[in-house]
Amino acid sequence: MADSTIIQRCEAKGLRMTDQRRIVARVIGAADDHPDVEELYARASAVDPKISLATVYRTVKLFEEAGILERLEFGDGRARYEDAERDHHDHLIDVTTGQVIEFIDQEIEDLQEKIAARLGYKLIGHRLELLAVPVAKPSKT
Amino acid sequence: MADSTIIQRCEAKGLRMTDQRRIVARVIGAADDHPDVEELYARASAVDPKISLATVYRTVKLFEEAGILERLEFGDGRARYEDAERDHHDHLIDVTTGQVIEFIDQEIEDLQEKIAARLGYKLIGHRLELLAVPVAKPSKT
DNA sequence: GTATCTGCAAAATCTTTGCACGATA
DNA sequence: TATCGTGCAAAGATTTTGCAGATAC
Repeated sequence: MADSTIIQRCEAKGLRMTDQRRIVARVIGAADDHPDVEELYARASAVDPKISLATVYRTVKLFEEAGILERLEFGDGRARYEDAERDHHDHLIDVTTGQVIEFIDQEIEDLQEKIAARLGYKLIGHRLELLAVPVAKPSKT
Repeated sequence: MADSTIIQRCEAKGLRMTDQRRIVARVIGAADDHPDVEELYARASAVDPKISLATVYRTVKLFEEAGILERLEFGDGRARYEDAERDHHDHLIDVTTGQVIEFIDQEIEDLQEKIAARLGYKLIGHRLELLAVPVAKPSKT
């Protein structure tokens, strides 16, 4: 399932697929960053200049409610989106550059389940962002 | 320092203290939840009906930039604030009720440092929210 | 063919800001 | 008293929505 495309998952869920939705789906599927809606709109406009910002908003909301996309918030007041079926990962934000690094750590995942259980809850999701600064100088020119 | 009031910390930082800022400081200091700005404005208005929403916004931003308050985002599009000097903790959100439970787990804190270090970073902060559902029925009527 | 989607523009929501007046140190 | 803060209303930024025409199934 991790190798199914967003479009395939939309069809599997019975969503009506329009040209605009396919474009948004492909744009997000091709992204390896965390675009906000304005950025998705820009990338979608490159494919179809007639697409509207409202449609992009409606589409990401639809996909999110269908569990196809995940909405992220990095604290700058704009929602960002990524493919929910990509392997789960968390984010480390380099506060000196704004760069976002993805990581996964099974120990943290397990620990979170344990903490929720201790509080009488069953974990269904989480948001984890580490804010950090580089230890060594980045390998910049 | 954890037992100093917000007002004391403002004075220590040389912030000019007005009646309005004192009111906002006391309202947040007295809160044991995570009020958004509109809610802070309501609570402050109960003390001084002439205070303006703009002043509350300016004050929480000022306090946040001074490191006195922490800005939280729970994904509903509104910023929330809490006293940054309260003992550090993370949040578990009961998605069935929206209730927010605070917790602290040293293992998770240590693990986060380790992960950042492994990626070549020094951790300076983090955001962690667990989304969960109750295991047993809540003790409701 | 009918229900749903799109584009546009207006509106809703949250937050910031210019300006004249008022308060702080 | 000089500087900085406040209140108000207007403006900004992001997101949502009403409506008429267009499209998917």
